[in-house]
This record gives sequence, structure tokens and C-alpha cells, in this order.
Amino acid sequence: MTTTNSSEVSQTAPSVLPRRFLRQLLFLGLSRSDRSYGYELAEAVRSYGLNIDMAGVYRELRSMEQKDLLTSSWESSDNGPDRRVYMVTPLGSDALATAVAELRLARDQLSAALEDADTP
Amino acid sequence: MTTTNSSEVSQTAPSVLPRRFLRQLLFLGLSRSDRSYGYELAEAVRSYGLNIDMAGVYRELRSMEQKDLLTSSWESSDNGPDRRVYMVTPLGSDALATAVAELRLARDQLSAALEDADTP
DNA sequence: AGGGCTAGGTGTAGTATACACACAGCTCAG
DNA sequence: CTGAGCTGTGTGTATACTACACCTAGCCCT
Repeated sequence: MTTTNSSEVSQTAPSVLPRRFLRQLLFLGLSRSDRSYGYELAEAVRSYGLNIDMAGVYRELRSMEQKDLLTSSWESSDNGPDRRVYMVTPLGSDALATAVAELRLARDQLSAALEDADTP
Repeated sequence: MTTTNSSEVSQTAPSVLPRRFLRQLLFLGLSRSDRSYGYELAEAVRSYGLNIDMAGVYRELRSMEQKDLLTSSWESSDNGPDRRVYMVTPLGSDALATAVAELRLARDQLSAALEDADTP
């Protein structure tokens, strides 16, 4: 079961952070190691507390590659099947900076809204 | 121009915060005044820095009403057309609490991810 | 030999987004 | 007295995204 324990979790909010942020979060992950692959990136994102859909991760990475933000190559693993390893392109590097800025802005907007709610 | 200045802004990220948060943000706005309407709520959300789609706001409010989270009634205005005023139902009150919690969690997750990126 | 983890995918129904467009009341300038 | 601009609420729709089911396959351990 790749996509986790479906039946127990699903009610209405399967993941709190929308996948709209998926691109940005994947960029974040890639900026740390500058050489990673889908499964590993997903683990990183999960470590922040969100549950994401592997299918979406793989699709998004492909999409980013098609837009020349990433390049990929196959690599073998010692303890499992081969991996498609991604690297950020120069073009992707610009997009990465934008992505981080967007995440920061999003966080600030959320904070502003919540702060406003906290002080009645 | 209801839906804002299309041509100048739009590149790839029309609004930084995904509309997935629209429901939650509208709840936040309603929790402050406990009696508001689409246009006003949109203004509030905009004050946090995001540009939102009025069409989406009206549709979301309707949807929330259909789910018995809100009730609405028409009210006249001194300086403009009538307004459809919304109020939170008891059921909506629970959902509101959940919504705020979700926003908080989302902010924390974003913060975690960004912090991780800041400390290499 | 089978279960569980790692790894990467496809298919698709249903939903959400973004944007164009419509309708209408009010106010104020010209 | 007409039109521009703001307030206010909607509908229509092509396209994109989500969520979930499902598939293949290597490796390790019992």
C-alpha cells in the first residue's frame, strides 16, 4: 500500500496542507540535498507533519522536469529498487527561490489571519 | 472590476495562499463579527495580503450554507445594493473551531518546513 | 513462500480554480 | 441626466488538481 492506510484516516481533510504547496515543498527538499528522489522527498515532507500522496509527488516531479526545472537520471540502490534521482537546473534554481518566497509569504498571510482571530 | 486586475498580476501564482483555505478564512472572518457578507469577508481576507476570487467566495458561502454551517438572510444597505448576510450555526461553530485548528496546523507545518530550509 | 518495506508509476471520477461575464443599486462628476 | 466607478451578488465553464484505487518490482527477513 503506497498511499498509506486509506480507510482509517479519510473523512474530509485528508491532508491539511494543500498540494498547491507540493511544488514548493519539493523544491525545499531538493534545495537541501540538491540530489534526491521521490520517495525520499516525500519522507522529508512528511517529517514536517503532512501526509502527502505519493502519486502526486511522482507526477509533480515529472511535471517539473518537463518544465526544465529539474533533470533526472536513474540510480541503483543497495537496499531496494532503482531510483529516479532529480537535480535542480539553473532555471529551476530561480523557481526555487520564488517558491521559497511564496511559502514564506503564505506563512505570513496565515499568521496575519490567525493573529487577527486571536485578538478580538 | 470584481475579480481584480487580471492582466498585470497573473504569471503562474495568482494567489499565494491556495483557495483550499478559503472555507477556513471565511470562518475566521465570520468568527470576528458573527454577522457578515461576502463582499465584506472578501475585504477582510484581502487585508491579510491575499487576492481572492469573489466568485469563489460567493460559491463557498453558498456551499457552507447548504451544509448547515451558516444561515443567511437579506439585508438592505444604505450605500449600495442589498446584502446576503451570513451567520454561523451551532453546527458551523464546531466546524469553525476545526477550521482555525487546521489553519494553525498548516502554519506550523509551513514554519517547520521553512525553518528546516533556513538552517543548512 | 510470504509479508513488509522501498521505489516508481497509471487511471480516473469528482472537485476546485481562474477567469469571463451578467445584473443591479448607489453616488458623484460633468 | 448620463455615464463612470464602487458596492454587491451571482452564473458558466474549460482546465487543472485531488484523492484514491490499483499496478509492477526489487530487496530483506522469517
